[in-house]
Amino acid sequence: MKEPPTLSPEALCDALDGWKGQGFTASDCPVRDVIDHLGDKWSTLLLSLLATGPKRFGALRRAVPDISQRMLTQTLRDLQRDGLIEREVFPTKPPSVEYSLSPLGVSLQGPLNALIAWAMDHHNAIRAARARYDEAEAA
Amino acid sequence: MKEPPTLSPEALCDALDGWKGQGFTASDCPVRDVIDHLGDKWSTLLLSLLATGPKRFGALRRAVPDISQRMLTQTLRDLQRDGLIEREVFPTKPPSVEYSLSPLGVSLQGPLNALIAWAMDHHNAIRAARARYDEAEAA
DNA sequence: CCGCATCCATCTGGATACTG
DNA sequence: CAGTATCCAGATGGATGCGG
Repeated sequence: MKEPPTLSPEALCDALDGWKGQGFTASDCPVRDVIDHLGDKWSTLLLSLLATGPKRFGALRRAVPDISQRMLTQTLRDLQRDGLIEREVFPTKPPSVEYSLSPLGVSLQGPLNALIAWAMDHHNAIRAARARYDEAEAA
Repeated sequence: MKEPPTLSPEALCDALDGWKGQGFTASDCPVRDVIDHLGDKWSTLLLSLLATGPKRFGALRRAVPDISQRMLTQTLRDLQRDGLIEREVFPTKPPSVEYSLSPLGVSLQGPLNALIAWAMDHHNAIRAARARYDEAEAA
């Protein structure tokens, strides 16, 4: 590779052209379709947790103390609907439910972890930039 | 590499431990801090557009027909505050303003494009999964 | 041309209480 | 234990009009 800091022009144009309204609306744009969900406040966190192995509902709840039951259920449902995680019910006496990454979900881990790694690497730079900006604005 | 579908356990645990409330709140968690912004409905799109070269305000507006002026300004401000883009004002007769990717913004392109590529690759699979889920639910 | 301010509709997400 | 239902506050985001 030379040094393409950007997506191949064609691919990007495809996405953007479509997105510009030629019958390829926002919800049909692959990029937005995925990124929007990742912005879901809990999705990436749950995905990362499940990447460490299958987990039961209660285990997830405990691992993420400040998620509400409502949001946990809802986010898991959305991830399941997108085929990123799988849900298995065990008919034990008090029924238990286990969630795990699907193959599709596993395949997302690569790109996702790249992003997470970037975030950790550059977090300080971002915070510094914000501090600079806010200070400049105060003046 | 063996086949680490997950972030290094240590790194993930760092992020999650901190996030679990030990003085490393949600807004201080590097992962959420970045991902949340990318979920901003327009951020990734603008970042991708600017990756193709500097653009003026009006050019961005035209390139993204269905963004409101308000959201365009606001998103650009947020990106600028995070140090991902730079803003330069040219004192021409009707003043013009040019936005461009900062070095930090350029460094984000790699991980971001990996994600975009994944989205395009697996978009069909996701849509299929949704269709399956919705159909199963209708029953 | 660029951006801000205001007003207003919608969506997101949390607290709580209740069911199988 | 896992999930649903209801209610409600706050954030998000669009439309419009004004200002430099």
